[in-house]
Amino acid sequence: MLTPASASVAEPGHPSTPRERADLALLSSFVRFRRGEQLYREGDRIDALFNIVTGIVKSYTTPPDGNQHIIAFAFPDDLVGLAQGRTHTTSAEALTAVTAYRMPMTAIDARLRSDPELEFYLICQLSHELHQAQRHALLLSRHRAITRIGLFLQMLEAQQPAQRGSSPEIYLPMKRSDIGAYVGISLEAVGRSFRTLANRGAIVVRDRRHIRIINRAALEAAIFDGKRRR
Amino acid sequence: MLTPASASVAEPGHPSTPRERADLALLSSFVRFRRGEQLYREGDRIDALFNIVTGIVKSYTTPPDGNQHIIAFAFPDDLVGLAQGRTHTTSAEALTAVTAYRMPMTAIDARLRSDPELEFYLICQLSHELHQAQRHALLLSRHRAITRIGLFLQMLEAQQPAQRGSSPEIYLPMKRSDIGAYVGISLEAVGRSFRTLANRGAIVVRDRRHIRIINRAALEAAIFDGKRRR
DNA sequence: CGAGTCTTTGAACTCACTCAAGTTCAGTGG
DNA sequence: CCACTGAACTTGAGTGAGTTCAAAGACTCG
Repeated sequence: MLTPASASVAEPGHPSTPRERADLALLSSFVRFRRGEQLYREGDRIDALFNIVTGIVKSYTTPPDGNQHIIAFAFPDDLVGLAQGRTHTTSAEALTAVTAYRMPMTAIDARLRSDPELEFYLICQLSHELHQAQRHALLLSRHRAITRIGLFLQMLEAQQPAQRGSSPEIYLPMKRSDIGAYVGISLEAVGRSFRTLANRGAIVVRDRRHIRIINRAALEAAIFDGKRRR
Repeated sequence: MLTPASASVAEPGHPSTPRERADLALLSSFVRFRRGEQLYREGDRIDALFNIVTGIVKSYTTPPDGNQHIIAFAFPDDLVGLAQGRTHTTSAEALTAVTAYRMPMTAIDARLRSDPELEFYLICQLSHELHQAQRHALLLSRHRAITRIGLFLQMLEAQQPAQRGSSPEIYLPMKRSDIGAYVGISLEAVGRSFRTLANRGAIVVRDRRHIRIINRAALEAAIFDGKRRR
């Protein structure tokens, strides 16, 4: 195992320059998925990567016990389908309608090692994914449900395009059970945590898919309050 | 957030060819650390990466509540010190005596984007780290202490050079509290889990730093037994 | 408008945390 | 070489937060 990573040159949120993007587009085909459709399944041979344009994708594994563990949610501009080896280690499913560029592995393989720009692009994406994975692990290391949900909201907020105004509304494209599978608690605990966050005046739950942070200090207090001193 | 990642070309456990290694060595200086020494601290400016030759390093963060969360353990051949941006997001400490190549960031920056081999090397390392981080998150998503410890042992085993013989001895260079900080349970729970695994005939605890898996089926049963059906 | 899915609410149980005391170990100096 | 000291580790008892199970309540999409 190793440590944090990503070339320090790989600045955050710098997915690709217009030129690279156009470059890659040449290799790609444009594809659409309906809500609930699978982009690929665990065990499938990897024959393409997907660069998401619109929509949200969840990537997950299903351990032997049947429970679903969500590895990551993928948002526009994210790259989906990378894995060590030649076969997928996760499944991917569209949570909303999704449009994406599908880049065949063959084209990528051919250009790799000879195209520094492409490699640099991959380094940036990998850095970003690694960072997310580490934040995810940090979230999962906290014990209290409220703490995890609070951190989850902060991650979502950082992901979503900043809205003007100080109390941004967060869109939750996934259902409670998906949130639970991502933060490692039961779907019931997810709902209960939202409710107590609302009771404490940290957030407002407009409807099942929309939450607004109205008191950042209260939210952070709730995240912290898991009083594990020592 | 995204999904699993690493170019499918980036085969696992393929850190670098001899040529690349020699190449990088030219840029590097050879350094040593004693047990307990810091390689760098959170917030420091990143001025070099470390390629570990011998020894084990832990990389960790210290959240506001004072608890230590261990991001990763780094073993020989691993790359330590990568992070998004120009400043370290973790601290790193030698758990044993450590020798490493220190590669100045300036040299790396200069070669990046023009040296496909170097970039490919980084892609491989990042893939590996990402994979580890995802396994770590998977481990942390399980609730039962025994399950986490069992998965941890499996990770360690995979990391360490395969020994001849069917019941490999696993070396634990870190103390119980470090294991706890990595798998997200208290140090007491770490010890208790080892003991019950031993009672169930899955492992033998030779001493505090050495554990032998004597019954793989029993170990997997213990990992599984967190009976979360549904 | 109806059926299935998703979500909330409630009650009992369980496992891991916390606190505290006792035990082993490693390293140091006499 | 051995006694000593502090750190690391184990063991034990009580408590609390989240899980599980179950049922009622909302939403969605045909």
